[in-house]
Amino acid sequence: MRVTQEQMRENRHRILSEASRLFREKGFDAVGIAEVMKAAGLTHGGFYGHFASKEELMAHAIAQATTEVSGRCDDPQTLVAKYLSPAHRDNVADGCPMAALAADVRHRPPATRSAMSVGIRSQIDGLARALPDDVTADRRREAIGTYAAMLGALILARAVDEPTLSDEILSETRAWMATAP
Amino acid sequence: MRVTQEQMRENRHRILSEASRLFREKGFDAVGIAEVMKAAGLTHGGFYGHFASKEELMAHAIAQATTEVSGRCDDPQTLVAKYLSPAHRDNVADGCPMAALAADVRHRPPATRSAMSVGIRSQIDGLARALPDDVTADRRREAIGTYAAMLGALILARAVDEPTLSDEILSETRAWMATAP
DNA sequence: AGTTTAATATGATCGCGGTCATATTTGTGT
DNA sequence: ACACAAATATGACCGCGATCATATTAAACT
Repeated sequence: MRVTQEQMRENRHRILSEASRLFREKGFDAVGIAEVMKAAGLTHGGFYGHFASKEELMAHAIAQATTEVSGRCDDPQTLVAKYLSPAHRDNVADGCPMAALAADVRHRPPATRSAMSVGIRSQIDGLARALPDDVTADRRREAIGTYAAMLGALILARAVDEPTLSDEILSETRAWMATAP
Repeated sequence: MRVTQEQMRENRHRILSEASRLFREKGFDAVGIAEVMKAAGLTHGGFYGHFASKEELMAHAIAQATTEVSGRCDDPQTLVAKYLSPAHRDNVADGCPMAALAADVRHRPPATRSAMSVGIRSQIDGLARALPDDVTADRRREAIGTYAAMLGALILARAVDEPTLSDEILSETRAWMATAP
């Protein structure tokens, strides 16, 4: 059945939101169109009225997740603390889209990779802008190193089976980053 | 046709080797049993004579890749340089299995996750053992932080589309790690 | 109000990949 | 040598998921 233009925009937005969450949670391959549409309260058939393909959805979902996450601004200190917290580790669906999907985009078509690339660049730029200018001579270097360490630690903490080791990776990386810069 | 027991051991080993390379290169989902067996010079049917399931193959492939990579010993200095080199970034199939697959094991059954967990723990332990004891009070902390930063930077460098940014992530992370500890 | 058209629902198609049944060939032990 | 068993080859089955064709319903416009 037909719906309002307003309704359609809302539907599209809900599709993107749910896709963004599901992709982060389960990975691109494990999530089907039907699952995304059902999560958005629709049926699978209508999907192609909104997007040309699953691949297009992946690209847009990455972009949406990135802007969504970029909105949550903090000073670098607390940003690192939140990023490397058990809460963030355990909440993949609402967490950093790069930690959840960056390793995967290697296997995706150019549009998806490009969306991720844009997101990563903007995250680095944002972090560099947020850093105080007295920490080190090169704020961009500091931003890249900090971001890499955070992302790597989160991925490792999520990959590991043993809770003790997982917690240790988070806390020790946080401590290590506090001493170094 | 039947083959020598020796031949069978070789076949199993080749299946594992090719699986390990292919999984790293393309990811678990994108590689099928048939492709692995063909790469090993066999046909898909014989697979279940060697492994009970694809999942079992994934777990063993991770273990094999980990021991294989652990054999390449260097002092920490050159290890970091090699790890964060464009050569390593561009050679995923023979590179660090954690950088290639750690983010993926979140979606795999326990046996696969466990194999990855064991690998990560051994990598951290090995790195801690290799570190000189005068760098800092806590070698384990140093090892965890260093490993997280390396892994994160490599994943980001591989995810990014723009070669300039990718190179920058590698070199700046290397420089950042040299200043910090 | 009536006609048109757009958004979604229903159902079908098609290919792919994991798994298994059966056949075939050849090493292994007597 | 012979019988047996094991490793692999061939081919089929099965379910799943992306995509598309058609139907249906209600908004949009005159």
